[in-house]
This record gives sequence, C-alpha cells and structure tokens, in this order.
Amino acid sequence: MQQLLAKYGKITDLLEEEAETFRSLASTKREFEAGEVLVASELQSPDQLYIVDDGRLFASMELRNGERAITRLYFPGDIMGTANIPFDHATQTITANTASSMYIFPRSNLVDAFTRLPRIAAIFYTFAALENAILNDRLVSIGRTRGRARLASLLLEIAAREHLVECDDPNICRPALTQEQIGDAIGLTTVQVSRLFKELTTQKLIKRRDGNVELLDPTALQDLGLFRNRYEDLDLDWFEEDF
Amino acid sequence: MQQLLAKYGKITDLLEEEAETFRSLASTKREFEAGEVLVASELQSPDQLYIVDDGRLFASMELRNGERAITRLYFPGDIMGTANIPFDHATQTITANTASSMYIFPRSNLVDAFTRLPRIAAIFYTFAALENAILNDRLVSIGRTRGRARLASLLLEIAAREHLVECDDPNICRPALTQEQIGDAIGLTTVQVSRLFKELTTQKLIKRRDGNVELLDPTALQDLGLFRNRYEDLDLDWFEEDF
DNA sequence: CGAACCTTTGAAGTGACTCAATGCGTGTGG
DNA sequence: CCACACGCATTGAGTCACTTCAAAGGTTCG
Repeated sequence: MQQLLAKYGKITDLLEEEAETFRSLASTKREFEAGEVLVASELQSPDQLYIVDDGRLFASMELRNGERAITRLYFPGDIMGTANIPFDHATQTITANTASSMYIFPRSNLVDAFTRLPRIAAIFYTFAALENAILNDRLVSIGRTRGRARLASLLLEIAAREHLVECDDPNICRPALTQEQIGDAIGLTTVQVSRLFKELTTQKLIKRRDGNVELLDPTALQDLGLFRNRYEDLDLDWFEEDF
Repeated sequence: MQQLLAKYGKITDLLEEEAETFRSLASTKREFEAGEVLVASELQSPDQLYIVDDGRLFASMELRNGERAITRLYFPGDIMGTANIPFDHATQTITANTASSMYIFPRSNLVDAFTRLPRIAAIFYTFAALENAILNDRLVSIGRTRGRARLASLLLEIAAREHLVECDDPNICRPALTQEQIGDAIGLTTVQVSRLFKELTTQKLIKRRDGNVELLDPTALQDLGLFRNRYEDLDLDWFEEDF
C-alpha cells in the first residue's frame, strides 16, 4: 500500500481522507505463489480489482492457435484488472510470475469512492489514460520497429518501472521473465529473443548477470528503442485547481 | 451529439440531468477539413477533449525515423484525446481523415462534471477501460498474427464500429483509409497491404468496390483475424445499482 | 489533358520463423 | 553423491513473410 500511495502521491498530494479511502478500498490482502493464475481469461466474471503490494505479475491473452501475448507487466503499486472492468467476462489472464501479495477489492467499491471523493475518480481515470498512452507506445514499438528496437524498448520500460518504486540503480533491471515470456511481450519467438540478447551484448549495449540486465549505454538504447518514459511526463494540474 | 448519447445510452440509461451535462460539457462545435490536424503530437498542450459528431479521424504517432503508426480510428460518438489527458504535452497526433465536425471542451470541464455527477466519472472511466481492452486486442493481433489475420481483424473492427452508430449493412465497411494508412494501422507496408487485399479477394473472403469492402464470409474472417467485438461484451451493471 | 496520388506488380534481399540438436543449471530421487 | 530429468538458453540450417526498390497502371481533379 505504501507503493500505491507513493505512486499516487507523486502526481497529486493526497488529502488524508483520500489516502484513507485508498486504504479502506483495499482491505483484503492475499498472497499468491509464483506461477499462480489470478484471473483466468474468459472463465471468470471480473468482479475484482487488484493493487500490487509486492511481486511481479503480467497480463496475457491466449490465441486460439495456442500462441500467447503478454500485454502488460505489473509492478508494486500498480492497479490490475482495469481492462476487465466494463465486461461480463475477463478479457485477459493475470499471472503471478514471482511470489506476490496484493490487495483485492470488488469493482463495486469504486462506486462509493467515486461518489464521496470525485478526486479519486479523477485519479483512476488518469491512470487509465496513462495506461492507454503506454499501450499506444507498445503498439508503435511492435508494429513499426524491428526486434532489436523492441527488446531495447522493453528493457528500458522495465528499468523505468522498477526505478519508480524501488530506488536502486536505474541502469540495472531485472526482467524476471523467461526469454519465451519476453518474446510474448514483444512479439518474437524465444529463438529470436536469444539471438537479440546476444547481439545487444556483443555490441556492448547491455550486460547480463544472473537474471539482471545492466544497461551499459542507456542513451544508445533509448535511441534504438525510441522509448519514452511516460511516468516522467505526467501532469495533473488540470484537476488540482478546482476540486 | 445524438451518436454520443446513443452510444452511452446503450450501456446505461442516462438520467435527463446527465444527458444535459453531456450536452453542456461540449458546448463548442467546430468543423475540420479532410486532412486537417487537430492535435499535433509533442507540440501542443493537450488541453482539449473532443467528441466526434461526424467524420472519420485517426490518432497516430510519428517515429524519429519518419515512419508512422496509427493507433486508433475514431468514429462518430467517440471521445478523442483521452490518452493525452494526464500529460503536459500531447502523446499522439489526431488527424481528420474526412471532413469532420466535433464538440470541443477543455479537460478542466471534467472536474465539474465528475464532482456533480459521479456516474459521469464512471462512464468516462468505463470507456477508458474499454479503449484499453481494444488496444490489448490490437497488440495481440499485431504482435502474434501474420498479415492476413491482421488485415481481417482491422476490417472486422471497422465494420463493427461503423455498424454501432450507422445502422446499415453490417457486412459492408468503408475503411476510408489509403492502403498506406491501413499499413500504418496494422504494422505493414503499402506493398504488403495491397498483396494481402488481393489474396483475400481471390480467396473470396472480401470484395472491393469503390472504397467499400464487402465481407463475403464474416465467419471465416473472424476465425482468421481472431477478432472480438468488445462493444458487444459490455456490462455496466456494476455501477448501476448503487449510484 | 496532365499532374498528383494511390494501387498494383515484379524482383531481390532480409529479419524472423521453424525445426532440431546441444548445452547448461537446478532440483530430485535412487 | 551421482544420475537423471526438466526447464531454459543457445546455436545451426533451411524456409517464409515481409521489406525495399523500382516501375507501371488507374483515378481523380483542377
């Protein structure tokens, strides 16, 4: 919950009442094991929203032909399940990729929160819009750049997201994903991901050591991956003034 | 404005007060010519939101290498500019692809609407979540399927969106896009789009006549494109009950 | 009628895929 | 404590989808 408040507090100063609402919104906490599936696509009515307390998770969609795509990575402080809200069945599967703990609340809790505190509604809306912008970026990356650029972009995104809450070296990231999962996230096969890792490594752009990836030349990677850190660009003055 | 109210009314019965708020939210109406740019990416502070009254528009992002990606197509009744809301500069360019007219309002108008009528907030949040789900679908399509499937999926999406407000033959769609723009939307080159159109045509899946595309075998196209019409799956009971 | 733009087609090149084998690290049971 | 199995990463060879480059054919509009 600290991460969430930190993340939201980063964009606007929360009133005590609002912070309290966030806390009460998510009263139930649950642990999940690595590999456990929280929301099974198509199977489940998406009544729940989740706020990540700790761990790494991802949202994915299966295709009829057995292939899988990973549409989103989740870090502590993230709200999960947004894309399922307006539907009568889940549109994506959420999987805990490491041991994780999270706060759970039914989407109907939002009704009360939105009614009592319109700024909460604005915050949720804003984060949905942010998620939108990030999805746009990924669409561009996957649709219009080659594998090298896509991998660079993903690594930068992971580094940026990790750095947002865990304040360690911004140039070291821990994908916590197999190469198959990375492929699912950027639209490539395992084989190709492996080759690209090798390529970036021999070009001294990155360095790998037991699951960590060090970004040796962040500037070059940013040029290559055309990456924009959307979290840096946030601006919420528009709803500050009048509420 | 009729389309907007129809679209929103489709998911929940609007109270007169709410319908009134929607109307007053968007008091200014403007016309744009075909080809005109409404929001220039990076250049502009994204203070405006738009509701499409008539015409066809698209959102795009430019890459430094000169390539372009189209991230979203807009139809009458759509709200545009959502992905720009939380930022101090626009993240995407919006272009009127045909002569268009739309309602314009500053994002700060949302503050008042959210405060007075929390259901309006819920509606906006819901549509952001829907947009999210659609972006996820496109990510899967572009990242994990071949050109034939992507084109099929795009055509089905356009047909579904057109049919939502303009109630004509659901199996005829009017992309109103050049093949270059189609390529930008599904991550292919003009050349390949042309070849794929030919392929789908000779396979008797589609038929083209002066800018229209007839879907000769919608079922086969759906199997091919793995398309889900998200608008059909909407479920907003969750905020009906308690507001 | 001509210019501009869009579409189509061909030929050659390339990034990524598939298939398949090997290597590597870790945990488990004999 | 070794042998083995299992999951993951790497590498090679052949193929395919799509790209690039280039030219020609169609449409539309002034």
